[in-house]
Amino acid sequence: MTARRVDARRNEQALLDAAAAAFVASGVEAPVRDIAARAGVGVGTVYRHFPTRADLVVAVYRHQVEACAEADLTGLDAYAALARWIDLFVDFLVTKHGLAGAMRPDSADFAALHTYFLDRLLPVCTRLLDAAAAAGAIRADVQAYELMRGVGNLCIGAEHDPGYDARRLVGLLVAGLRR
Amino acid sequence: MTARRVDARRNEQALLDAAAAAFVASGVEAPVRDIAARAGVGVGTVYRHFPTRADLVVAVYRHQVEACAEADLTGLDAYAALARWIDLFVDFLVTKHGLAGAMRPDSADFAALHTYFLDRLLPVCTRLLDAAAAAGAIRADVQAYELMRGVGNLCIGAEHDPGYDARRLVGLLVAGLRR
DNA sequence: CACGATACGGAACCATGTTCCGTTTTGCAA
DNA sequence: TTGCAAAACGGAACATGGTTCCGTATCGTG
Repeated sequence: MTARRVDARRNEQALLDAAAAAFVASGVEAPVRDIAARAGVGVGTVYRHFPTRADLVVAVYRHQVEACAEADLTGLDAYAALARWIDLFVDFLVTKHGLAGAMRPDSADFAALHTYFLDRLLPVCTRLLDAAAAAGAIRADVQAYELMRGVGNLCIGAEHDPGYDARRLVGLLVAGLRR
Repeated sequence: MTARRVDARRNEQALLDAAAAAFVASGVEAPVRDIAARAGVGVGTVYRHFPTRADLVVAVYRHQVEACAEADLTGLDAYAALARWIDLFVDFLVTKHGLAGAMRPDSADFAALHTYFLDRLLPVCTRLLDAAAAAGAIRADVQAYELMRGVGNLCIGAEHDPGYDARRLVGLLVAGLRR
């Protein structure tokens, strides 16, 4: 169990940086080869550090997902907290080219992404949703999973389309939740 | 301008049938090679009849899209007509594996699909939406394009996922439209 | 029946994710 | 300092999927 070699650590960081840049430039669907080239490494190195493209995506956005999971919602009533949290989630998805699209579960590739997001954020959403339901602010028959999937789906293709405002539609959906 | 050869006509029909079967079996993402094999023709023949995979998809579902565009909504008030029409649209999308996913505009491949759906259905939706807005049943600041995109997105990945009910979420969205 | 137009089949091409393995680099230890 | 085994690397090669190309087969008219 020796420490990792310095070149390995260096390359992993270079890959994270390169991937982040590539995702901004070309969306999360940026080819692995492009990312490897940006980082100045071979594709084999990418796969040694991140077994799958999805794992790389997860690694790049992990801290932002954490931030979303740990958002400060103090001082808000149950409904406002839910609405605010969903806003944060939507902002996150909409600003990452194609992330929402990659998160849908029917794309076999990105299963890891889908899983990670759900593992990390579902408990948070469940708590907020239950609290709002308990407060009588919203109907009680909607599950957090369903809501998150719906919100995620609404964010698909929100960039590059002036005629489509994901935030507004999510607002409509959340409004539909009210009792 | 001679008539088309009989083999050409026969193959086109065989392709439509094969594609329909393949889409039911494996979703709209069924490989072109599979469809060609089912139809007993070579891939070249597929592309001669349908320049692109998306064109084949459009051809297969064209009559169902027509049916949706010409749905009988007589005897319903403005809001009910809108709700009913959206139900029909959702039913259509949800029953076709992956169709909703393929319809999203950020997938360069299926641009033709996206375009066709919009060309054919947007006018219908616009009329229903305007009528409902004029009747004061719903808010007046939502565009048909936005609504259709939202509904389409909500239908993505609705199959194979017992925990996700697209119809219900669309219902929530439409409820959020009410004034 | 001949022949030109039409249509066909499928090998070949390009792009992408992923795997494999011979080569290089690193770091511990003698 | 130097030797060497483990760790890591690079990129060719494989799998899959859309699409193109062109030599060949078929149709239908004269």
